[in-house]
Amino acid sequence: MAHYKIGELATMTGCPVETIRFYERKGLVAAPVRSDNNYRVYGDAHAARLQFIRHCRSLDMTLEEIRTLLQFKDSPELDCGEVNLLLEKHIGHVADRIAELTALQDQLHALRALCSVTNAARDCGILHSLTEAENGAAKNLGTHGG
Amino acid sequence: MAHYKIGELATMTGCPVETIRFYERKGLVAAPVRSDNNYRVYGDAHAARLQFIRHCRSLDMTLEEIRTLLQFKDSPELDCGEVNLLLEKHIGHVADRIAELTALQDQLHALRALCSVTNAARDCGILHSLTEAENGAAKNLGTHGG
DNA sequence: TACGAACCCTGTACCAGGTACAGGGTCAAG
DNA sequence: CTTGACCCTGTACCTGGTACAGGGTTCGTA
Repeated sequence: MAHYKIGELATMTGCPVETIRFYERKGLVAAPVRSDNNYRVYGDAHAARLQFIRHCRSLDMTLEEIRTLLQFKDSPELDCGEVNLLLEKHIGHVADRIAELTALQDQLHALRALCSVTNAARDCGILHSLTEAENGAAKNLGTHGG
Repeated sequence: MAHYKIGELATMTGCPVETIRFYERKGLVAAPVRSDNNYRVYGDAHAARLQFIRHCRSLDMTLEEIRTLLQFKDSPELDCGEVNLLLEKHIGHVADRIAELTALQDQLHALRALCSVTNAARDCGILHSLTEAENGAAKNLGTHGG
């Protein structure tokens, strides 16, 4: 049976050693057995689980979301409906964030247009707009409450 | 001359009291004078500066970026070229993040398509894909190194 | 056998950008 | 004269790690 030290697991999965220990502290990865010298000893199951976590992270899921998914992996008889729900929610989060950032991008482009030449800071349209935000000069940049 | 207590400033600017004190600790807002009872006393200049910071934050700038912008506001004789540069960079960050999230969104949509019905978790296409990521089942979901 | 490099261990502090207390002091109204 | 709303400081907590310090162990090699 394959057994790896933490550094080997790190190389295999592309996940830093400290991060593996971090996941263990967080309870995402079970504490592995220890060898005589107190080194952590991992098997292929650990490698697979870590890959799973890293893949989920690469999809920007939170550790809480991943924890939920892992519960389903650990209980294959459960109904996976909640998995779909979780994914839906996560897709929603991402879509929301994209919408936010796109609106932001528009505002930043508008802001940039205000000072394309080099001035003294006192005359910089960008700084003025950021300063006068609520008073009219940059109303067209969007209202964010206030 | 107008003078406000921290709670009044918070109400005026929509910025929580704790956050105002936090900005003071971080050196973004100068420590205001204190009244006899040791309460912070703010004027309109503080309100304006705080608005500026909040507006920049609403544009997702980091406190470091904002610190730089504030230096230009504090030195109106400086050349504002760096302001433009900073804004360009920030626009770049936002564009990068949008691109990342959009790629992510594609992957999540592909993932969702794998399990639209309710199964036992053992048969869930989503969990399988997340598990087999590196081994072929979800190669089309994108490679992220490994 | 000894030495150094490379690995492993635990524990802790640090990063952004706040938030949330605990444990006090102050002030105005009823 | 008490109640409640506000203010103060200081510290811990959040996410998702990263980066040490200060040890122990193992491996290669001379």
